[in-house]
Amino acid sequence: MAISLKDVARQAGVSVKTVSNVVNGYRHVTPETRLKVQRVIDELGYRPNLTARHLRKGRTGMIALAVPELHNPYFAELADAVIEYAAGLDYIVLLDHTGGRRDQEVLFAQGFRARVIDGLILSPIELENEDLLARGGDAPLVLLGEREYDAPYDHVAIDNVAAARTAASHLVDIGRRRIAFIGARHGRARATAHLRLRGWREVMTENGLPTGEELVAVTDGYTREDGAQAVARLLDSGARPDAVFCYNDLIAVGAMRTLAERGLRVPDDVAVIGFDDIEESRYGATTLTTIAPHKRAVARAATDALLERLAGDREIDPRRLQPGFALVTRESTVGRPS
Amino acid sequence: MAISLKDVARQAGVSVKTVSNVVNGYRHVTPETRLKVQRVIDELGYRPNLTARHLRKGRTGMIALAVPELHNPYFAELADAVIEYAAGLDYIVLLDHTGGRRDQEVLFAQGFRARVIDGLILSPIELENEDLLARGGDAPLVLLGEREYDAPYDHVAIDNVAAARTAASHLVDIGRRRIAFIGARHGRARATAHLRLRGWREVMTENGLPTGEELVAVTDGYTREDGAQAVARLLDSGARPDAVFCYNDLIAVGAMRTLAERGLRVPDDVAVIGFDDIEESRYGATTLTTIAPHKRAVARAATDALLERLAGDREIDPRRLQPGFALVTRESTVGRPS
DNA sequence: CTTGCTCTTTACAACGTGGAAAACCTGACG
DNA sequence: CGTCAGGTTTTCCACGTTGTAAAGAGCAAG
Repeated sequence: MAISLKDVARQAGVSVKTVSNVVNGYRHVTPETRLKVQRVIDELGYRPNLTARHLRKGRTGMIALAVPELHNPYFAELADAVIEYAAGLDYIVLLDHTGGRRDQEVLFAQGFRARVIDGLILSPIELENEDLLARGGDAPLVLLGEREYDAPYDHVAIDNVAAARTAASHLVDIGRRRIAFIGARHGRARATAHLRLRGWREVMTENGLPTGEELVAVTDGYTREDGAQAVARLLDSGARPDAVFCYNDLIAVGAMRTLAERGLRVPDDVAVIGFDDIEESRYGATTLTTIAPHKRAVARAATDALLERLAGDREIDPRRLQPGFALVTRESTVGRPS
Repeated sequence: MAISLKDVARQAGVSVKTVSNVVNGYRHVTPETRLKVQRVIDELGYRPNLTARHLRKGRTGMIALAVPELHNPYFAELADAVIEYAAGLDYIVLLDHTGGRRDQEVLFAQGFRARVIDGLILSPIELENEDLLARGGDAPLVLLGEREYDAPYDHVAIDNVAAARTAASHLVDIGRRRIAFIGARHGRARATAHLRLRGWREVMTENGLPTGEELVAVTDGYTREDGAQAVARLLDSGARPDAVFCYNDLIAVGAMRTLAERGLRVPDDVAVIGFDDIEESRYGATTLTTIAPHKRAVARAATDALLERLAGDREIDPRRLQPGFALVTRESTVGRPS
């Protein structure tokens, strides 16, 4: 089978521990011994058994990241960033997806999906506060985006209300008055959708603009299809928005699709704004104005927070980390420069 | 620290092995003993240490999957499918990305990126045949899509020439004559881009249509931006295609973006076809006609092949697996039904 | 009351590694 | 020439688990 320290030791005529010392760069090894052992290592192609090392050390060097859906580009791009950043810190990232289902999120948070890991980063959708309080797992957990909780865990998310205010203000600034809101419904008052809705409502109210029910379309999920259907319902119900504020870019893409089918021009007839700044938003017949969370900063904050817990600071108070965001204006609100 | 078998054994007044037997559902345990032990397990919240189990068994129950880019939706969707399918077989998938860089691909194939795994699935871009022949790793490897190799590894990919022929034929069928090809350049004759180019050329020639250099635009990569630039170059050079055959959907999306900027209508002036059937292709102002590889079948074939090797059939001849594909016609070639 | 059988439980060893501490070597010094 | 200090190498053990083999318990048959 695989070559172990024992095989190298026998071949080199030294003890197992000496080989281990060479492998780990222990100082007190004579150059001759080191050379001799190293030669055998190369010759046999020895590679340390990480499983054994992990068992011995009690650490695996792996962290798990769970997002709702990998095929949501925002999460794919975010996962990319986490993997990249963690790799620089010699951590391997085990990527998982929960489908946004509560049972899967609980399983993940408990450490039942990926079990050979030192810590967890979870981007929850349906997870409840009580799930967190009842959490049995032993590995540190960091929460990402979406919901807000009272449980004692570090939480990384942009300031959703402020970001939504920025987006809504932009629409007002370009002269829109009847601004619809399209977003995922979650009963809980502290879901992200609700935070963004609040930002929208605040700005609308401050500007004396309508926020009636007829301007709000809820969706089941966060997909292009959800966005397409929501706008269709909105238009069918007789609402005549001159702008739509979308919960995220995917919904915005779907919304623009329906607008195109209905013969409405973007942004001339209806301006559209999204959230996430996924790559897709920079292409398409009409590029999409959006709120761009600094994904690298999110990835860094979450990973750093987790690794700090791992380093032993488990007792410090849970923190609330807010990476920055930026408004990126594109054609869907300001039109194409001619 | 964490609860181990030893703790449970002490508390329950039985041997460590008996607890192990209960945990593993060993048959010959009296109901009373089982109950007693199970109670202590629940009470203490014991959970098996998988690292130790892995060390003992020599298997980790994890496989690694490396794709070029996670934020390429095709790969994200494919990864989704692999994770899903493998989970059903009680395997955890460790997801990684290589950036399409040869050094990273080699590192991955050698098992140096993810090292606590039983097997590997790699979707290579730049990897060379010699890299595979010189491969030192011990874990079984399955190759996915893209390139073709002579090395003794299972390989899963659709029939790219046939698929490309299907796509090109479709363009011919709808009456297009000057069909451009936009695709990533790879010097090697057996790169996927070359296979698709061949399919295009065959169909063109068979129909007496031009295949001159002026109709072929090479790109550095596979992104929307690459597609956008390629079409710009094509148009600037004076070519007047009435259709473009794109290496993949991302390139097609970029291509359509440039066409829109130039005031060309799709499909009226220029028809567009892609490859991959990413979700994005079903939205956008103009939906995209594409070749849809059966992603679930790809995921299944690759995972099954790998697990068969793991099960011991390491000596059987390397196989060439070809999941199916389908032409999905949408607006970018046949227009919008009125 | 022994023998032999089955069912249940146990002791032991090992997977590959690294920490702790003991053992070994060499050379300097009294 | 013995002692000690220093670096170097080794021995021993434990991490938590499970396979192997063997011991123990119970019971029916002789």
